[in-house]
Amino acid sequence: MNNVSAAAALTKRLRRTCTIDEDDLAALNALSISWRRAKSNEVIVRTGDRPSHCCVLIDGFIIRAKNTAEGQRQIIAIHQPGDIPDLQSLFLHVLDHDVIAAGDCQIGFIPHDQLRALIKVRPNVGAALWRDTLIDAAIFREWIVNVGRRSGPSRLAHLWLEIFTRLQLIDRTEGNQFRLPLTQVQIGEAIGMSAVHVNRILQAFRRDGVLDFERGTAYILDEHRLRELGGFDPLYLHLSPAL
Amino acid sequence: MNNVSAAAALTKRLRRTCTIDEDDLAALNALSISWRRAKSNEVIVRTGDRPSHCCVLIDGFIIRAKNTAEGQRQIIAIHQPGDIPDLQSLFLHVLDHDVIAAGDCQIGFIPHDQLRALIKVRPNVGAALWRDTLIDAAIFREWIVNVGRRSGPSRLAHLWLEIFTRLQLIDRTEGNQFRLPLTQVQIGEAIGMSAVHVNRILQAFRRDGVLDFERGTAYILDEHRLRELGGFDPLYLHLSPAL
DNA sequence: CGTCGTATTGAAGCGTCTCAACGTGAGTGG
DNA sequence: CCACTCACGTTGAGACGCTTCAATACGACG
Repeated sequence: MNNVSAAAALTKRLRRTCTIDEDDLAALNALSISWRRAKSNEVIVRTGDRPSHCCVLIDGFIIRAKNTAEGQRQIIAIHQPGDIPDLQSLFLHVLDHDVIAAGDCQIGFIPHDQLRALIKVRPNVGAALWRDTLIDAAIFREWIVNVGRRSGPSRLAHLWLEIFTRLQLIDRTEGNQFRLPLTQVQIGEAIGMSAVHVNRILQAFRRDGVLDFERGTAYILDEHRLRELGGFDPLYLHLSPAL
Repeated sequence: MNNVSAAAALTKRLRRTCTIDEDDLAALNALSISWRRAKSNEVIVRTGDRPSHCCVLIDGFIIRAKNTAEGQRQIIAIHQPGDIPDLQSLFLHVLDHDVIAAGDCQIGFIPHDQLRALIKVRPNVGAALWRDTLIDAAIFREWIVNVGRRSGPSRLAHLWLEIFTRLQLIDRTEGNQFRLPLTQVQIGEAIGMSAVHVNRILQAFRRDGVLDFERGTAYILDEHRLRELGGFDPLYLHLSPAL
């Protein structure tokens, strides 16, 4: 894993949303992207920070979380390889949430000024990045619906399908299972429920052969049933750039 | 209210986030923005639509909402004059939620191609618009926390302060009160609660002199207490573009 | 003056939380 | 290699916040 791979992760991601020509590619490869490993639960960027870099997730998972005044934590996003969790910091200079490694991961860092220069010279790369932040926002919207209106089981079903669908895009699923290095506490923080109740929901799903989760591996056992339960419609993921 | 006012609303909004020079201003005034009135509860753009325009809210309120498979509605945003609720449609071509008039309002429509041309010629306007969509996303994140982790009273307190704070920016508050043309049902849909419970929370707040709400007018009675209750920290609104 | 959307009230039920105890497995140091 | 620790998962019991249903009151409007 080196500079080339970090740029490659970024390039691969951009290819999903826009047409990259040779000039774009040259500009992307000219970026000096440093990278490092992060250990599980390491806080990569913190609320209040003013980062001078954006981070590209090369491998592993990153979560974003906010804390209430009472100290409760809500996970607001679960990121996968190729994502740029703090791309917003390019224009919103103070971070309003934490960016945390979920499981060990590898992260590339692109200096803001280089990214800004890239956007200036290659406007279609800028448009692709803008689009990326808009999809981010679309997922936030769906999460509001998830925690605001769905029952516990529905929330979990929906989360499972969202992550599964997004992981399939980048070829990180194995059949009906995928790695998800979270604890039941963290799953609860993502769907706005207590860990105890997450546990009971998981057991019910396990018993009924709908989904499973064990030591960082998630299983889709009955995809059709899950879709019903979660009311999952992938429209909000805006998977096809053409549409 | 005419074309000039619609462009003026947009210009005013942009001035809050970036420095507009004469060339920008000329380009903005050259936009041909049509406008119309919309009646309360009118659906302006619908899930699945592929709009060819973005709408600028000139006067009144607009809400955005999503429906679950079971037919429950969750309001995901409450927009104020100057906002561009469907700016995302510039890059995400299919709308994943409804855009609805909350109370009568006036809306300007900017054709996508004109907006795209503007962004191309005036990159700093593009950056300001991008920033706008990022603040939108920041508010979504806070709403996830609101419905995911806070109690009913906290949610309402937080919502009140968010709207109040944003309305103050555009001078649409009168002392400690502001217009909010929603029903208790809609407030419930915004904070993820039943209308019945919203009613009971409102009564408790009314009795305790914390906040009030009556026929489309909201009152902040004890701002300090509200801040405590809602755990409100305006950081996420990114009010100062410099920061 | 009737109608309809909205607000209010009461009562019953249940989904979820909290607290507290216990089990389990991986990692660590003696 | 065992004992200890610690994080995580599991279980039970009780409490409560919120929902649902249903009835009633109110107020704007044609």
